[in-house]
Amino acid sequence: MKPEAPGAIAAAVDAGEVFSPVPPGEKYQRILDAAVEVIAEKGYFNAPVSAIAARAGVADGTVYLYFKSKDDVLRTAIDRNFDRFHRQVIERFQEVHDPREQLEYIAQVHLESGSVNRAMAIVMQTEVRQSAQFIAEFSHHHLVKYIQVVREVIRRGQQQGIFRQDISDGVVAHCMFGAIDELLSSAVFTGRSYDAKATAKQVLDVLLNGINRA
Amino acid sequence: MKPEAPGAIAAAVDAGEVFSPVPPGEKYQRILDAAVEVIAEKGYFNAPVSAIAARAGVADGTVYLYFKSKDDVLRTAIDRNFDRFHRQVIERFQEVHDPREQLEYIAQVHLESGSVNRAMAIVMQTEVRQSAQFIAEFSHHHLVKYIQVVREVIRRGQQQGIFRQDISDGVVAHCMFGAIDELLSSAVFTGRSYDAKATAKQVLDVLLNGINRA
Amino acid sequence: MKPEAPGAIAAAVDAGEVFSPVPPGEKYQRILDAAVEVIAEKGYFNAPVSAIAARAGVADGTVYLYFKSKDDVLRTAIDRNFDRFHRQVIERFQEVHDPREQLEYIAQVHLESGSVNRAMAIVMQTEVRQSAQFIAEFSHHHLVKYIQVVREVIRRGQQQGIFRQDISDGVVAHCMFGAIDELLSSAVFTGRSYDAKATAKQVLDVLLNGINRA
Amino acid sequence: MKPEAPGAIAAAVDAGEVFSPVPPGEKYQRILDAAVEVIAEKGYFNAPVSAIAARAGVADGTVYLYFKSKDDVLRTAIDRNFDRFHRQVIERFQEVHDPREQLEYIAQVHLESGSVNRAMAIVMQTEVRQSAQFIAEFSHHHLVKYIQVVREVIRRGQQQGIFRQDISDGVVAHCMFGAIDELLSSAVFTGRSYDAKATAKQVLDVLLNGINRA
DNA sequence: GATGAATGAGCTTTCATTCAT
DNA sequence: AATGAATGAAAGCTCATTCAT
Repeated sequence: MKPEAPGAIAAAVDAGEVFSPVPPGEKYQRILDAAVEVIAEKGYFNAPVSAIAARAGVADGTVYLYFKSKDDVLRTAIDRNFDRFHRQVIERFQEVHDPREQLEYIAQVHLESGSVNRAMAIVMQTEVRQSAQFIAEFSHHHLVKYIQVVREVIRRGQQQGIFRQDISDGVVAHCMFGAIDELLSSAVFTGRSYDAKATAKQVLDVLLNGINRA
Repeated sequence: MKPEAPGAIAAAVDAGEVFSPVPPGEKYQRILDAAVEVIAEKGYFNAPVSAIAARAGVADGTVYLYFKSKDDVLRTAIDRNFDRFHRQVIERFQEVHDPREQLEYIAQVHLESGSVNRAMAIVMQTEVRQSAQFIAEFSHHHLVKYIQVVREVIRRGQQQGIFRQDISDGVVAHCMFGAIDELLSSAVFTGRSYDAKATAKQVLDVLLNGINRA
Repeated sequence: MKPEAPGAIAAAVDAGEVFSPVPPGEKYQRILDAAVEVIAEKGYFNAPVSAIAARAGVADGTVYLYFKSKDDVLRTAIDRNFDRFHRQVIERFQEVHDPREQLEYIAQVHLESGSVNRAMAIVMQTEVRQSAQFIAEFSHHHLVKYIQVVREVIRRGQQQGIFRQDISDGVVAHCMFGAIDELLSSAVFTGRSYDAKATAKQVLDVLLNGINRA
Repeated sequence: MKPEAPGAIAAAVDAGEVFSPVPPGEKYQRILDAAVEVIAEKGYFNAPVSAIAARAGVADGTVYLYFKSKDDVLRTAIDRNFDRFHRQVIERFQEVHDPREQLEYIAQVHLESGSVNRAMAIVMQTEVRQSAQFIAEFSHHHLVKYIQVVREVIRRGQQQGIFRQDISDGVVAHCMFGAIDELLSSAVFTGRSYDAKATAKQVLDVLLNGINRA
């Protein structure tokens, strides 16, 4: 958020992925998609580069023309997914300003990700949390960004007198992320389908009003 | 059996480890502990059995005297941890009957697990969610058990007229588990320490009353 | 395919290797040859893949580029040897029709195998009979084929009134195979060299006329 | 035959195994039997000492109280089997003097070994021929002894004018051993049962009279 | 004599990565 | 740009043998 001028964000939004510094290229994308699919099916460490290449319809060596390493493929896929999420949320915030509606939108987009691309959702659930070593550090960065957005919304709501002031915005933000992510996780792994919008409403109802009988 | 002094057995009895069907044994436990430590540090797939054995102070082959495979070591460690959690909760429920207090106790024990054994908490955060292949299936069983306990408490609260009846106990249960697990995760990975009891109170406050200004 | 000069292919055609369904390839053959040599020297279970690879002048992993497993290497070598034997016999039968001469030819080719490729002969003597588990089942198939060919010759001889009718073709076939194989075995292990043609004649003389003084 | 005085043989025969330099002992024999069974089932290299010990009902370490090594167990079992065979033949030769009957007796005892102890027969078929390295050298010694006995019978028959003089006693001896061993092998592996005496007669008929129509 | 827990060398196999073509 | 054959390090696991009890 900080390093980029608002104009730059707008431009990127308008242009889609065109100005991304990485070479898009047909095969580039095919490798990314294949990697997510294969890793979702077998897990990162059981997904040989050769299997990813085969799924993408390229030679093993070609993967290394587009990516530095196997790590790099997964990292890039996760990065792009987080970025898309983040961009989508920021975009919407330019139209919707009510903190409650903003939180609901975040919940909705988060929950929708399970049906938009199930393989990616599985990867996000399994591989992002994993291996404190090589993924965690960088994916932590994205998590933090998500949490920060939510915290800012909460704080704005508190300033506007909509939300209680006697609660920690950090705790609430983590609770909200965790609650939604767990619902998503449960749905993705059991293969259940659900209505993202309706589920988002339910979660927000609990978060906003609690479960105590009024 | 031989390596333990009778006193140790008595202590184990007191500690509630008695019904475990597996032979404790000095090395058995050392291998389990070492595995959790090494896997927490490097991740399951980057933790060679040789490293686990070295950490436990035994020969590589000795690991296979106590466990069928590398998988089996991790599985056992996770099983035992889940079981301890579950036992602890069930025990307390015999004294505490108020649904709100029960939920708070679950939250507290869940959050405490991060400080009781940080390595284990990391493993639970990283490896349990992972590799849909070989862990997920069995760890899913434990998750389900956790969720079930919470759902039952919610339902009881609804029957007693304490909780709102217009909400899904499943959604609430997943939200609660997710919220707490995310808080724990965040604290464990950033290395922050926190007061489990106080944090549990905060989470329950949000869950019960929501964040809307009354 | 690439490593072979066209001339080599033509030579292979002449040599009757053409119908083999497996990709010949330079390294493929080198690995097979190396495997037979090393296994002849040390026995299958004392011949590490690394030793075979080293003898073939390739990296350990390369063996698995051409063969599914260590088993597969040995199995393939034995298969090819049996097939060559069988093909050679069948071919000759199109010119030679006298049952006695046919048996003599089989004996001769069988005995020649010891001098053509001593390592292979040793492998056939030691490993084929061995390990009821993984070799026996498949090599039994080849043995049966050999025996069948001999039985058919015997039966034809009986029908033509050349051979006695009061003897079991099965017993005679096994006797003949066993007798020749034992002679070969003895020669191979003691390192004695012999004249295959002359020895074949002697064996057939005994088989046809017996050792009783007329 | 040569190194031992007749008296020594007679004494050994009379005394059974009592003066054998190895400690008989109950467990000693149980280990030998168990080894033969397990090795027959799984092959030498797939038969762990622990499995042999378990089958024998003793601890792993106990095997090493009676034998120097795993090799030694197998070697001893094979030795004893060969010796029993040899002793049985020599004994009978003191009553039966006709070369034809002697050969027939050898064939019969050889063929009977399949039904007397199938596991041992399998071991003799699979492991004796194997691994030029550690078994072959010593088992060669026994083979040679067998062949020598047969050769002497043949030569005696030639001297007595019963057998043809224009054939090599060595070739005939190997042929006879090989023929019988192959019949035995075939029967043992296919699990067929047969009449040893009748089969011995058939083999000798072929060997003595040949298969040519008179 | 008897045990069986412990050892650690050694095995087969996989796979990320390179590089000649 | 693209290939895919080749590499070799590294992993999980087995098991003959030892030795303290």
